[in-house]
Amino acid sequence: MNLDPAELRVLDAAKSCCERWGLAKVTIEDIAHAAGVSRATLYRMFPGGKDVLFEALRVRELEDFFTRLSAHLDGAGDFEDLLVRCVMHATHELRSDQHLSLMLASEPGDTLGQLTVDGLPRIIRVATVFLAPLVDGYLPRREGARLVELLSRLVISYFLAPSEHVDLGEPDSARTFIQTFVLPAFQPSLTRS
Amino acid sequence: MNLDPAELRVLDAAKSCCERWGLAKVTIEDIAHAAGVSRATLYRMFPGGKDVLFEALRVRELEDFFTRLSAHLDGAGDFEDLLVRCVMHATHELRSDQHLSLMLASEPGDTLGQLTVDGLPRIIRVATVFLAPLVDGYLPRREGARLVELLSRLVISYFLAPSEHVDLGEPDSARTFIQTFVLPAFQPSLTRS
DNA sequence: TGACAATGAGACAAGAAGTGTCTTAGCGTC
DNA sequence: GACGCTAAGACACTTCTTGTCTCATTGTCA
Repeated sequence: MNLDPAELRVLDAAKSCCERWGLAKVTIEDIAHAAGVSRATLYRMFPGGKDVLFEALRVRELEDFFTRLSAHLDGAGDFEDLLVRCVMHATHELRSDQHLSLMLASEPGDTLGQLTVDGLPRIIRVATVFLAPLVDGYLPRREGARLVELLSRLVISYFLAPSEHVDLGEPDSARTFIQTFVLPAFQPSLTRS
Repeated sequence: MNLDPAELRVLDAAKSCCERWGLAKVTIEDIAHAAGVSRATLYRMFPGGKDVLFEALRVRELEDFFTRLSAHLDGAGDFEDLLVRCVMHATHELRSDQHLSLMLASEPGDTLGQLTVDGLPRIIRVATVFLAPLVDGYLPRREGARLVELLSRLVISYFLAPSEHVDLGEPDSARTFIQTFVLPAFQPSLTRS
């Protein structure tokens, strides 16, 4: 996707500047300086400036997230196991994401928007692209998309506001949850167990 | 000195804003908001704005520093012991100062200026005010001032650029250093050991 | 060597943000 | 009810930031 190493440097710089000062305080100049490129070059790479740059950063972060997640799902045995691993590792990723927690602390409004209102459709879209192949063997394409969307919403919700009854980071709790609230809805559509 | 609790709140807010964003990124508005006062009140407390406020913050930090340092020097036995404790605890304070290390990382230029060029005379002045009483019993006032100045310069220099040969944070090293390079210069003026 | 693309440096205008001062209205205290 | 203190916000002013430009420099190919 992004082959240019200079572009990767700029995205890394944007990320670290963001962690250091928060989205609101970072300037294009800060990022250009941190990346060791001139402001002109940065505008050449990301025509449109700050918005486009941070949009690209969010896309990359999201794809990295699901790349790591997919890697964790490779050895899943059956459908249930796949879903349990999925929500567990997604939850763990979210909880251990340094960048995310910094952003949530310094710019709660914008960050929450990216996880719930504005950004959620894209999250679901990317999640579908990455996870659909994995559920393809078990569900028809359309049902798979519905499932991925449901899981995305649930994982994010339980991450943002932990529950007393459910901990999607715990194997037993995650399994019970999947068995109780998720599988029954998709049982009729299952093409194999 | 600063009796008004609101002023202390503002200084604390300025400090924490500074740690979070760095001196360059902080606005008066940030500080006022963090302190829970209006911008108008802040200007009333510190007429002159940002410069005066941060000047006041530096003065307070400096006085706190030497207040803590003085507390560590109370039980000193003799003159040599006093000086050894002094450089040791000053070195420890500097090394463990979270705020200082953040400032050194984010604004090396300004921070170094405050420790060396612009700020050093004040540091020496405050150091003299706080430490002169402690060396008064051993040296004439004028010699005491010379000593405090010398020690201030040395502690800061060894803090900023650690030496291979001397570690003023280590008891033995500090003692040897004091015995070798400091005491001889003031031996002739000693009014008692 | 001479085109070529990519870059850094910096000028520039437009807009946004921050600053410092001021007025006004609200609050509790005496 | 006068007093002092404050939050809120209007204000003109300055500084910073942005996005676009041009131009000189660099390294790469032919």
